[in-house]
Amino acid sequence: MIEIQKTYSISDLAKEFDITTRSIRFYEDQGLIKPSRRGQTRIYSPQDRVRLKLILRGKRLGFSLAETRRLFDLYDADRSSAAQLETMITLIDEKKIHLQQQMEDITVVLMELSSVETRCRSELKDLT
Amino acid sequence: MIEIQKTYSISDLAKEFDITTRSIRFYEDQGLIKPSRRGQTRIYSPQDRVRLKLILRGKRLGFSLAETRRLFDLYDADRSSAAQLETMITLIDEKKIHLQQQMEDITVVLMELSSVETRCRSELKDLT
DNA sequence: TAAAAACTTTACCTTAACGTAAACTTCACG
DNA sequence: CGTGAAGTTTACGTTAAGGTAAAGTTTTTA
Repeated sequence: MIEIQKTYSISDLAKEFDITTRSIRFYEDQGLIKPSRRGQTRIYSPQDRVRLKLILRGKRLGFSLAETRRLFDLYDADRSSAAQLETMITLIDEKKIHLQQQMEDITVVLMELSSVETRCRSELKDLT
Repeated sequence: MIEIQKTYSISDLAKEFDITTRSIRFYEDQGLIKPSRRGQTRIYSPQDRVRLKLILRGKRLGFSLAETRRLFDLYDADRSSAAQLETMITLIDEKKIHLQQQMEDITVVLMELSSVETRCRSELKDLT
């Protein structure tokens, strides 16, 4: 059985994720994606596409590209030495703490926004 | 009964929140805080302090200063016209949707990190 | 096969959010 | 009373994350 790997052009991905090709090339520049080439032309694999998705998710969470790269490197890392593994666990814990803080912040802000919204709606009703 | 309002110097706040005085002055420049003055010297009220706290929370959530300012303006806004109130509700809803998306992202990433961490710990155990 | 469409590199430009330095004023205190 | 700490303004520098433009190649497609 022959496996056929779907591929994407740079503008396929740009369209799909609604970003510019410039951004995609920039992410490559920063070492976040490494598409293969046919001649000079970049060819993106499904794996590359997943990476891109992860980059964008990271951005939504306020990660810098450098941080996201850090996480990718962690993920790809050499998992043979105990030292490496321990560094990795430490970094993961740091990230987790940060994200939990963010969750709390979001919860609070969401409640506050809802409360302001409720007041707005009631004032709006009183205005009629 | 006489109310005594506690005040803070710029470096009080800088120390408390572990930021530079430069940042605090910059936030003022961008219209996010408006401390009073004694001569040239800035005097911060408890309300100013709260604002600063909110700015920093916004930053943790990935808000730009401009966005945070937007939210402050919303909050302080003239609440007399129906149009104003409707704009406000719309903006609040947008923010809420954005934050909910962020919550989902965080939940997913936290689970993924935990899973990687578990694998790390088990590999670490096998190494001994 | 000619022209349009998509791709490439190189290089300079832009914005946000401060950092840093200079030059000056104003207090607190030993 | 001078001196050091903390405050001020002004202004230029820096970094991240792209935008934009030029100039060239390759690939489609009418």
